[in-house]
Amino acid sequence: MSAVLHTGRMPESPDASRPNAERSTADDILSRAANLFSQRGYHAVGIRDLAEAVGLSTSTLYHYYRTKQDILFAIISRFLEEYTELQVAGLCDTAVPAPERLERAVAVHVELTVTRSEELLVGSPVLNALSPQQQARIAAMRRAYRDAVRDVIAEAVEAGTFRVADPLLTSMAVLDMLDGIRSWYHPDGPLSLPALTARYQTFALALCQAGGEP
Amino acid sequence: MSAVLHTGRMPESPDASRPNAERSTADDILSRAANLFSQRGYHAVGIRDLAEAVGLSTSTLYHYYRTKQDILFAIISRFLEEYTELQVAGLCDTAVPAPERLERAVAVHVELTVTRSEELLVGSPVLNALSPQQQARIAAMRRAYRDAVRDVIAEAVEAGTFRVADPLLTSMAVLDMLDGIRSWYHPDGPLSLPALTARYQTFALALCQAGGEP
DNA sequence: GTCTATATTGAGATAGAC
DNA sequence: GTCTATCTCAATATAGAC
Repeated sequence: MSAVLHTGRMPESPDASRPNAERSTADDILSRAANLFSQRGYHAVGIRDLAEAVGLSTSTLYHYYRTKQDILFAIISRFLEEYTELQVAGLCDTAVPAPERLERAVAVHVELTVTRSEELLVGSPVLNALSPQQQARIAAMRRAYRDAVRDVIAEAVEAGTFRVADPLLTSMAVLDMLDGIRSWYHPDGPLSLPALTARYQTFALALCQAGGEP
Repeated sequence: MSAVLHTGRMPESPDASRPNAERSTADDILSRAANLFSQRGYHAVGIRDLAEAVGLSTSTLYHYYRTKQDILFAIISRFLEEYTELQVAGLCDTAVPAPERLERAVAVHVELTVTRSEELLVGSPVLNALSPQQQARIAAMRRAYRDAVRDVIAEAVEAGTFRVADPLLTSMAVLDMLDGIRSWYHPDGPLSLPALTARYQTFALALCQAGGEP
């Protein structure tokens, strides 16, 4: 799993089979923009700042992307499409017991939160900067992920492994808890990625065995 | 408790003992600004939009607040000061058993999240728009709150009521889970405030009994 | 305290040559 | 594909009268 997740490969990379292939200029722009946006915030980064960081003129930027908004959308949707597909596939793999599927999803969520935090701009007011259509696409992907978590929980409830009053609400609580990590975790802190992952797997399972009246 | 929380009273209200007292213009500006900022986002709201919403000219706005940034800071800090004080006091009241103190704090957190969501702009990229000094003050209040939650958990662990590997990390998980509510809860949805509160009290207690190696 | 009118800056985006 | 130079407009904030 980690092998796949750590490459940071972009869907439209020129040649994914060559590890050291030159990244395209379009990808380079997205990477630098993700870096700047996550550090200073979308609105605080000007087109000139971005152009300078990439080493191009503003005109050249507009050769690749029609608007600044499109750059933001490209960053978010590229990441989220890959991520949602991966998670939903894992969560629907009925060959694995439901609780273990949830644990694996937590591991992926935590790992991507830590390793690709710059692209993980979901759930924040930055989304307001997108067009309604763009926001709708993001929301749809997010919903697909959440529903997959909800279904896995419901399945384990049916099987008698989990005890929760409301699988949907529980899926919200789990995802909100995981999303929060992004705002405070620092990789060079005292908590290693494996330790963090183990703790949050324990937390997620605890939420799914919290009980309560349906 | 609810009686206090529902008034939405501002610390510097002209006369808090008169329920129908006229609100000052300065307060009116803050309320309207909180409403607009929470709906469209801080950067998307212009000084002109705000002036129009309040029914004043932009000049008059600047008579009350030196900058747009100051308006944002006033909204956040006014709410957070009141809120932090309330929560820390409750969490430190050793006359009440620690687990019950946590439950009460969850109830307050959920209620304020729902009833005053417009002022609850914490933990979002909007804070980037504040000056470093202003951000530091917000962060200090947030930390005081988090530490109080951590201490209550640690106390219950000592007493053998809770079983958690890391009280600080657990406090983060609890608060992140609660903060997430703001992004999806709608008061006119199927879930009432008391029901929501009960569910999240159960969740919080579950996280505090999740166990794990220290 | 409130207004009209305006200064000033910085943003996103474009024209058109090479 | 990339550049230099520039357009255009909206944003925050101010001047100064009433």
